[in-house]
Amino acid sequence: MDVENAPSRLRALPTWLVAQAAIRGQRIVAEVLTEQDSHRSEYALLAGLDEFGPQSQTELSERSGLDRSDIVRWVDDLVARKLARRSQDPQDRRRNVITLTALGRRRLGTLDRAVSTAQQRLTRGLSGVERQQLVALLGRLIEGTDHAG
Amino acid sequence: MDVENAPSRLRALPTWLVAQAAIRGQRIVAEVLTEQDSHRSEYALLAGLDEFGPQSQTELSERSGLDRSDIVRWVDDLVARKLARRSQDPQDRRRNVITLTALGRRRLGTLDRAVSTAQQRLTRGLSGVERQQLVALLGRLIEGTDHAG
DNA sequence: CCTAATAGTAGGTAGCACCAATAATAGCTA
DNA sequence: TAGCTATTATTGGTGCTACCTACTATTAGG
Repeated sequence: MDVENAPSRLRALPTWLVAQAAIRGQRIVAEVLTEQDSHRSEYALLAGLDEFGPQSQTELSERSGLDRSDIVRWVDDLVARKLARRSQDPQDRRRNVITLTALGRRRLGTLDRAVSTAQQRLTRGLSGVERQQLVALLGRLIEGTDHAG
Repeated sequence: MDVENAPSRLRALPTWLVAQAAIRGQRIVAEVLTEQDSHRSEYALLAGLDEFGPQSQTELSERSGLDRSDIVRWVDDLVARKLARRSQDPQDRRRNVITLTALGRRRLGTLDRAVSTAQQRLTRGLSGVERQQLVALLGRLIEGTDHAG
């Protein structure tokens, strides 16, 4: 679809623009990560584990924006690939503590580069400054809708 | 999810931000349009018909960003609600010409107001100027990824 | 006239966000 | 300490959306 042909009503809507941008972003990210035999949910989990250290699946969920029930299945995958370990918390035996492995950390580096090229492709119509502006604006927009939608 | 808790890697990614913003936007729009017993695809089609006049389903598809096969079903719905008419083009009997009815035009006005409140809710963390900036930046971003994603 | 392209349509598929129910465990409080 | 409530992980879903394929009818072009 060519945006120029879209009804001006839609082109003026933040909700529509952001939806269209998301479609393109998801497609591009899926492309580059599939080449690495990976997935954006895995990248999000690895990033969370790297930044915040070993943590429970619920914490992982709150930080990644993924549902708890989906986290279970993605962690299954990470463990199967030996990118993370899952062990029971002895202090609270309900909790699993997920820990990034050395392999997982190396993997994250590889995915960082892939994800970075995806950002370039999505934002190639923008200058560096504009891209920063966009990131700032979207960050504030999301914060403003965190609670009570 | 609280964005502040998200890994900084993700918070810096246009693709991630735009995906999160889209989730919130879709949710808000769905809410206000469901109250009107409508749907964003219907709004998009009505908007396209209003701005560009009677046209084929393929044209409608190119302008709304919806798939041809989905258009069929949404037009079915519009026709059932008497918001649009579907008639065969006598010049090219393969084509259907979709025409907005008076009822459809009135309906569009109602939905305009609902959709507008949704925009306010999504962007309430931004000033008016910032919202304009965001719209401009997203418009350019989408244009830049129209072809060859 | 034959072939290729196009419009509409039917019937899917895969991925994603999200939900409900359950079992195990922890913590609170009467 | 017994009983109630909350929390964690997990299973098995659901509905929505974007997208795809195959088919028919029709048109346009060589």
